[in-house]
Amino acid sequence: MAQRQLAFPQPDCADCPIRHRAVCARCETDELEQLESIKYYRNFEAGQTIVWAGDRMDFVASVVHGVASLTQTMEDGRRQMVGLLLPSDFLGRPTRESAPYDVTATTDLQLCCFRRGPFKDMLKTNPHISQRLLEMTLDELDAAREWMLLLGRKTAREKIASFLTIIARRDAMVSQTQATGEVSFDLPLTREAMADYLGLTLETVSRQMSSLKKDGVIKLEGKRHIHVPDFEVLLDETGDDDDGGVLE
Amino acid sequence: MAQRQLAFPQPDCADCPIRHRAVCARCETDELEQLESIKYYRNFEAGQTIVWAGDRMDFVASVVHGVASLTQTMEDGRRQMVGLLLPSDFLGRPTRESAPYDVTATTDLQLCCFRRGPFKDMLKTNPHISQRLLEMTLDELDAAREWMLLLGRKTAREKIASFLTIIARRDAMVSQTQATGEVSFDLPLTREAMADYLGLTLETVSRQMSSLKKDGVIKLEGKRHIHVPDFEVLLDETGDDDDGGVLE
DNA sequence: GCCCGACTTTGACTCAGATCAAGCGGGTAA
DNA sequence: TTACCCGCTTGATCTGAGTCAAAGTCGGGC
Repeated sequence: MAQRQLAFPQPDCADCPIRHRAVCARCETDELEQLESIKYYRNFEAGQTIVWAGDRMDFVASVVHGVASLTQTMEDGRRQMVGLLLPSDFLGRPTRESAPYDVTATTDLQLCCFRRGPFKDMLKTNPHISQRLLEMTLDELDAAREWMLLLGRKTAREKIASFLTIIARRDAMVSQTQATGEVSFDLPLTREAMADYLGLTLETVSRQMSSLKKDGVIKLEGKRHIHVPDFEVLLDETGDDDDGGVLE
Repeated sequence: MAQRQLAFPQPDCADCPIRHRAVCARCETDELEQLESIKYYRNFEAGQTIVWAGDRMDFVASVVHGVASLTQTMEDGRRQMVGLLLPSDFLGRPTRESAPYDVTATTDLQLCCFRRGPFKDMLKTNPHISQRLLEMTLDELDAAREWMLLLGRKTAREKIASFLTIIARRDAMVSQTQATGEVSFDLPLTREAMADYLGLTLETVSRQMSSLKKDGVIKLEGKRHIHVPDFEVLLDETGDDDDGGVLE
């Protein structure tokens, strides 16, 4: 793969795009300065592996731009994605020496890294960081449990529809809108990575995408750009409660 | 169901069986006294529902005795267990008003409950509690990710074998031993609850149990008591790395 | 402008686990 | 003692998703 120059600038915390959602969201100016002294940026190209399961990992990080995934692999090659990290998500465990999963950049990616030791020390003394990290970890646990329902009980079609709504919603969140009515977005994953996410084969992913297209639930523009004429129709295909469990 | 009297005593923190593993594990004597003032015990019989998804939940709790489960249900009745709480595990989210899952006692159960508001306040001021809670939440996230691999990629036989090793290991941990060689333990779940845990039907659970029995991997004594002549043989059936991912 | 390789789609066939349907065993209520 | 219920087992059949195989598409490099 040719070495491209990645275009991500290295922002100051003050104008960082994830300033108000990342692990540092609740930090005051002086706390940011402290963080700034142990932080550094790393860029990765789509497809690059960031760490292999079992490798030493002496940093933790926030995703600034792009998408990273956590994947488990069995001895015979079966793979299951167990984490999908979008901008502002946190990577790594302050008290752990080595990575338990493969971490891969699924798109071009920028991480804001903190050296693990100093970060761990800050956690002890800085409640703004430790409380925020707890909150984010609990959110991730909730997401993992939704994901378990998907893996254990949903049909292939429901899995695909659910995945599309997840991406659409996270996309909407970034642009400060609500996913309703007409929606379009880019898929950050190949069909194979979608299969790893959903516990399917890539052929089944492809077939179900075609089926949703045939039924007019989605339109494909290229392989990666999705247009949804009516988001509510897509929601009906997920098998979830109509409202996404928010009200009622 | 006849109202039985549950036999759990109400321990002082000082001689609580989960004193050194629960959310309060790192508290000092004076901090325990503070916790003691907002804590109360509740007992449940096997099968009782503790809260329904969507219900207001104004306490958080530690499991002292017994087993509780978190379950998600789809509109058409498909069910997936998303949490299995054994002694010392933590239940509830300090900042959340209502339960997102059904919580059920799968065996007779004792909870050590804390009123949510006061507990949340203690979290803010007491780093021993908040750090311990973070650590426990991260452990639970790891467990959820193992579970995702199981749900997404393992065969029915591997799922059963994996479940048995999980129970055997947690049992061994309580009795301060290692699960190796000859092992026996009780299943805390019905076949139906196992099916909900594993993303299978109860018929498939039953068939695979029979199959493992026929192959000499396990012996059944009654429906609930499992005897494993050689734990390593059971491990080979899980599809995981031989060593459980601990060393090597 | 064409070629190459990575990614994707589609088809034919198979099979693991679901579904539908009996029947068993042991605890308990009458 | 009998009847019943609940949790469980087993059998027969069906089907959704996996597997194996082939062909299509698109974007970047030369």
